[in-house]
Amino acid sequence: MTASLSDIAIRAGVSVKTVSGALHGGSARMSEETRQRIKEIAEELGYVTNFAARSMRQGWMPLVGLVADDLITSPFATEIIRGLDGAVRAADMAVFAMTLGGHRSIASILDEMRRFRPRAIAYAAMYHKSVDLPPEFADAVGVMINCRDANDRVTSLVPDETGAALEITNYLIDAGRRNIAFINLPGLLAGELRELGFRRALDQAGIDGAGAIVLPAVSKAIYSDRAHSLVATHVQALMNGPRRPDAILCGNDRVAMEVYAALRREGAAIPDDVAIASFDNQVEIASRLDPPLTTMALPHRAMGRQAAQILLAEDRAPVGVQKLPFQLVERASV
Amino acid sequence: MTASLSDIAIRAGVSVKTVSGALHGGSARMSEETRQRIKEIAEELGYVTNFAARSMRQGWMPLVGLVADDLITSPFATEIIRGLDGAVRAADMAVFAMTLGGHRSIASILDEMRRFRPRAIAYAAMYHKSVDLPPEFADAVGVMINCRDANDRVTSLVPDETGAALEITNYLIDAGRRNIAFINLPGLLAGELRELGFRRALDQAGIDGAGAIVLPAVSKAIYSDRAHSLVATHVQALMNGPRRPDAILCGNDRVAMEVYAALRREGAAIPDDVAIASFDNQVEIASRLDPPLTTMALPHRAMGRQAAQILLAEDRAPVGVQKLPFQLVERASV
DNA sequence: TTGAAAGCGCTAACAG
DNA sequence: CTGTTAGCGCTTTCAA
Repeated sequence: MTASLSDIAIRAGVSVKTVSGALHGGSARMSEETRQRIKEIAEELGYVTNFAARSMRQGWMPLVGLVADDLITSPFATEIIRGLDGAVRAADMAVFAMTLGGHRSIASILDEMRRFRPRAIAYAAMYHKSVDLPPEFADAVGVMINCRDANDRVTSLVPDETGAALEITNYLIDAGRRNIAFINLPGLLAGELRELGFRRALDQAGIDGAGAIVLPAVSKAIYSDRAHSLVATHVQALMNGPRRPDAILCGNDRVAMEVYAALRREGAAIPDDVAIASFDNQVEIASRLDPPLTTMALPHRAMGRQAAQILLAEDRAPVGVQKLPFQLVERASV
Repeated sequence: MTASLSDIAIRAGVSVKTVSGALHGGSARMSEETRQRIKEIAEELGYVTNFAARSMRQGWMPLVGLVADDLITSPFATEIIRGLDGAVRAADMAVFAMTLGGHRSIASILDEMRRFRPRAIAYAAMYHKSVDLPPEFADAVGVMINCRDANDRVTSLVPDETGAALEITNYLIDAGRRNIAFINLPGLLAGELRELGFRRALDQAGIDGAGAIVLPAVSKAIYSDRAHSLVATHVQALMNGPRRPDAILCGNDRVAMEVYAALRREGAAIPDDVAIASFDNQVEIASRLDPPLTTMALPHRAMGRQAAQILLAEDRAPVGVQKLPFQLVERASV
């Protein structure tokens, strides 16, 4: 099929070892002339290194495994892969991603991944959550991205939800807004943590936090894109209620998109009557809304990069949860 | 490190061959009791098959390589991977994706992929285009997805752009529209082919095709999301011009999103005054627009599935370009 | 039914 | 500086 080192060796009249050294720059130095000749023959024969064979000696393939609960197919979280891939590539390895679709268990997919003998494995979630990693896999997984192990046995990287909510709420307050409603994502860890930050910001500003309005974006107990949206109803009620908001904080950019439509129906201007801010920075949407949306960008890219650092570091990172900051993207909706 | 077959063999007091047969169901039958015992020991030792070692004998890893020009990080084309992954997984293999980011050449990334000895390789493009595959790789790549080889040496799967434009235009005509403007994507193969279908539909309906209005969505010669948008300008001009359109066909859903905003400014109602239709079906946007957008869904999933069929088939598919149909998604904008 | 041995392509250890 | 050899874990062939 494909040429091997020994094919080249025969053709060049040298030993396999010499060829190996010539092509992969083993420390042993050899006459530059021989090296060049070997390289030419390799080229001519269309030689391609066989990583599987190499891995038999090394013990692992030059791979970093990424097991994701549905990540690859999620539109904007692909930034995690970008960040990871860049850093992993710099170490001459490749990212091998597997998606936990359908009804496969975490255990089975991790086992499948291990068959390929990756150097390290990361587990990533599509949205910030707590994951119950089977105990026997706690040390197969080197880092958790956008999620944390329910039993805190693995280093994890998560977005600083509370901090982000605090920051964006303060931003609204600084813009002079006092009646801020929050249309949050129900049933999600992210939503819970953000509500904390939201209320804290109001408290700190001396705004009547007790009366803070927090409403769920959908009628189901757990937010999902397919659940029946309550956004239109909420916005209508808010705008015609006793305490008209001068700002609405949205759980994500899709919710914001719906809020825009609802406000338009009420004849309210953004940001003059009502300022809008949100979480995610799903660029395709956020930058195209009219006016463009001010939103807190999730630190997906940074989590990916950081994960690579941790996985490729010589010594194991101390177990713990690292919170990465969101980035405020100022546009024109506030 | 990890247990090997021989570790199990020693522990079970049998030969390696027996263990291999017991675990991987080699045709040789053995006493069910032995098999069971071996399986238990394997479990206990945490045995995980080593694909690299297996591949030394088989000649290839149980992988289908996917080389993509930027696909993985593109939001909605991930459907290609979904389709591919499902079919590949059914054959007990995994998809190994690599992205051609930065300034790496196609040749270098294909070579890198081949180091892992995948069973087959697919090349995918983020948007429908012609790709100049280096000649020496023409038979390393088994199928091209969403693109075609500039020299037609590889089987390729592409969306039927012309057919889709024909269909959606006819749909608008059937809805009684006669003044249809097309805000197309300039500089892209897809746009070119769609314009063909658009004009053909008008001709066939006996509508003055010569006067058909086709306008570019951006000011640059080649469409991109970052280029300066002309949508607002065009819509304003159209709505205040001599030939007010009663329908606007958009190059993609993001363009449609901007058209919605522009029409709103003109005080035009959708679909009563102007019907809107588009290409892509970027669900996050299309289903959330107000009114929800009628659009032609790209056959990404189908291309992925079909690619797997071709790659895994015993005999090589005849070289040629297969056009896959879009799917009309009827919502409320027409 | 099971065992022994060879060999896949590569690198590391040891000789020359 | 270069060659020889062993061995990684697995499957396959040949023997028992």
